[in-house]
Amino acid sequence: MKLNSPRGTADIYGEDIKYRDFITGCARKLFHTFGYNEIITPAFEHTELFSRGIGEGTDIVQKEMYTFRDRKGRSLTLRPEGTAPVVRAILEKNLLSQKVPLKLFYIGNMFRYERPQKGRMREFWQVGVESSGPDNPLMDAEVIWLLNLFFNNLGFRDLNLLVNSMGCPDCRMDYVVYLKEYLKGNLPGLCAECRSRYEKNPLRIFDCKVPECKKIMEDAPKIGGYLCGTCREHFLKVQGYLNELGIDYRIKHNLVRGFDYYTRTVFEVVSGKLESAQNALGGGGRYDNLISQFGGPDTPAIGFAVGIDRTAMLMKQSGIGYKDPLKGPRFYMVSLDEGSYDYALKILRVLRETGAASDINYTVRSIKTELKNALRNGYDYMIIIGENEAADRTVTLKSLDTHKQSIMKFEDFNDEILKITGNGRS
RNA sequence: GUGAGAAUAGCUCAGCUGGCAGAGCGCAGGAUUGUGGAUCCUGAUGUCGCGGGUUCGAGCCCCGUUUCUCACCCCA
Repeated sequence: MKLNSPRGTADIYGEDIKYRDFITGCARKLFHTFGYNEIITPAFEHTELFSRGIGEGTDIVQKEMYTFRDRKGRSLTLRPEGTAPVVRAILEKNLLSQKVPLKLFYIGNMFRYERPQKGRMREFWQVGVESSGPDNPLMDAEVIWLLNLFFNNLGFRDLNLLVNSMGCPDCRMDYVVYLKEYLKGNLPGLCAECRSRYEKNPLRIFDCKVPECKKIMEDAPKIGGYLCGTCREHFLKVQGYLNELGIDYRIKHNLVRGFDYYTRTVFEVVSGKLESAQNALGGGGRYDNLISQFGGPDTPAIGFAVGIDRTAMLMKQSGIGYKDPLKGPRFYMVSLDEGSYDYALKILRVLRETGAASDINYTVRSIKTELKNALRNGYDYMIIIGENEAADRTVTLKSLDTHKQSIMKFEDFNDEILKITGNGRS
């Protein structure tokens, strides 16, 4: 039997873990300062939650869901996104009765059945926030601010923040009439795909990459010009607050996002540098009708999701490092002969019980080999224990950085380690 | 779901028109017995992704399949 992970999944280990811990650590810390609390929801839900929430006509629901039946015949689906599950939890646990606005964030794996390629896996990780309560444009600005600051804190400097308003269902309906009127005369110039979109969802034609379609869409009416009074005012206020916060953003009139539930403000963070076609690092928007659509109180809400995998990928590509909270001096305990292991173990005990990251050689080899080993594995100190040390109850501590080594009494070793690691009580 | 390319040692890869399975790096041991990444010597390691077919003979040709990579679609 050939063992390999299923298509589109990956094992994450080594340095990748450091990047991810850094990303999720930054998220937890920053989201906390904005007043968000973490929520963990199940990896799978009833299928209906997604088909109704995301929209029956969307690609995700049509062809990208991992749907299966359990032993009682219930249709379940591995979550393809985080918003619908959070909304479900909010309603099920009646969280809105405890606190409004309700600000939650999540970190979790998502699943979409797609052809894998760079920056797009079948299992991928997202961190996201959902804020339900007032439809105050201040909330829109705060959420966009949070997204922006998040990437800033990670160390990114040249990402593009795109913002748009899709309007409420009312003004969008009006707009689509004008858009279709414009497109009617240009139908023959559009690609086959877009001609079918014309009926189903003309807004999506803005996403088409065929040059002819792009050209036609350049002159198409923009939704910004057709927003109703309240939506226009809302969007203007959002922009005003963003300006007030000094946030560098661009209005992209053709920014249209793929889930049916989005209303009004939508936004996206993209990289012009990402060495892949998947350049969207994160995005989100307002969904004022989703909660009521699921039978909850009429509660507007807004949120975003960030792709952890893509973010880590771009960090590596851009040479952005991570901070490792576990970083500290590491010790390599080397016993030069079998007989010294008893004594070496006592020393290892001191190291580990004072909180010093340490390992021991499990195979007796030449000191030269061990030295090479220690250097290659990035240890900071080597502790050498042979017949001499075991007999004299001493410890030879060698700094691999300064090349200096010293011999001390076993009784003094504990204090010496505390001095090096700074782990002593203060 | 559509299209293109790839899969050979732990890693990166070579392998001619079909004729004994290879290199570099890494790994293990050593160069007069306990100390610096060098150098030299020696050594181990393969279901050539998997399954069929053609052939006297297949890593190489043909078919299927799985996985990976890239693009499309869509998205994070």
